Amino acid sequence: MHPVAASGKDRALLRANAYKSKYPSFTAAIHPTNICGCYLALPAEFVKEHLNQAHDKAILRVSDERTWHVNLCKYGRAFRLQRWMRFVRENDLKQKVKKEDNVSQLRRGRKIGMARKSSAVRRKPSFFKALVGNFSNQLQIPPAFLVHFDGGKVPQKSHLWTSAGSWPVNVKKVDDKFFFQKGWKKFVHDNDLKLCEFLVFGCAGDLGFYVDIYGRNGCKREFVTAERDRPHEVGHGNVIYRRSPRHHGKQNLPSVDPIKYEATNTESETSMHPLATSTGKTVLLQRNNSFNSGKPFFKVAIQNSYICKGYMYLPSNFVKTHLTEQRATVTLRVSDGKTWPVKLVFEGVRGKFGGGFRTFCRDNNLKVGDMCVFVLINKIEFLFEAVIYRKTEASSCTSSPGKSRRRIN
DNA sequence: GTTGGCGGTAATAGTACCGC
DNA sequence: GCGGTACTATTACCGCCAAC
Repeated sequence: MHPVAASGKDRALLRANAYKSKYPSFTAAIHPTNICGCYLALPAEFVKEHLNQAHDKAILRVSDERTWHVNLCKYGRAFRLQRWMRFVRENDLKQKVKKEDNVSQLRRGRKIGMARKSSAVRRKPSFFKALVGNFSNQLQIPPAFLVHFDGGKVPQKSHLWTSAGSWPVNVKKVDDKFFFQKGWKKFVHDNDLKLCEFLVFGCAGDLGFYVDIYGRNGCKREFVTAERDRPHEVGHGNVIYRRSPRHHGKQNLPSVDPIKYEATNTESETSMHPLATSTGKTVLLQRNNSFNSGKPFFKVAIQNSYICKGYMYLPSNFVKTHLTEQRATVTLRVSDGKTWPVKLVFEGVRGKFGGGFRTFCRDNNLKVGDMCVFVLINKIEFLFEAVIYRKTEASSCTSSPGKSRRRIN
């Protein structure tokens, strides 16, 4: 996608229309609404012809290979590309729009610039590789897979895609065998690939390969990019908070260091936790004010502002000690297993539950005065077990919360 | 120093309207 | 009737300030 620096709309349109791609494409003249309204209307014709309506996510890629995750939504009869303000800002579309219309080329995704996530396995053809031996320097492409390259011609430069981003990689021929070489090492490093893990490579045409990573525990790894506009991507199982490699140095994001991946069995770990199964026990523990789960926790009395404003401050000691990672999404889980993704927002040294907390309060019918215990079950996944004590139910078994400083840590 | 409250702003989601 | 644009309500985020 190339921002066009022509002197007027017509010239820009002319140049955009002259753009030839072997992939489906459309031309969009950026309108102020696209900036003010924060979305881009997609031509219905293009949507009808090329976009499966099941698609709700897309990736925009520009010529220097930076990528942006956006949403595809349908409103009434119109289709929109949403959550694209980061793309607008970082490609400086706003200023140019004010002076003269811009034209961007949007190229359709599944095969090129936009790619649905989490569907690598469905893409054919594909192959798998188990990480054994000396895999960290290079990885061989199965010879039988080479027939899937156009005319048997293997591209020398390719890309490896995960839901966390993409990595350029060179394909080198050695003794009639083809290997991922230059760039592979970085892919291994950035994704913290370990011996005996398992990769599924799905062919994505000229884009390269979509890669699904399966840990030693047999579960697929999910990635969570710690960005402001990706609120609903915390999964369960193997989750890594990671910034896309394409974001390095490009985006004005808070520093987020990759968390080392550990193949833990989350389910067994959490299911053994007393809070997960024994509400009565926790009530008793709380009554004695000697709550000791063996895992970090804090207690809080729900206040009006938590429900109205949709955020809740966390005890600073808890944040300092246990939440060293900045700006992440946490998962709040209640005893029946239901979960809510909630933004963990940092304001200087303190942190608070932000986006999604209102929903959590609403769904759990939290009222002012209700007590909640948040137990940090899994530091890797930022998974909290939330145990709720209703004000009405708990009056006999919990001490009445004071007006101030109601957290007991 | 910590915490909660509040106001301002940006972004998102949804609907209404207009022109072809 | 359809597609695109304009408008609006809601939500999320940020930062300041006062109370404790």
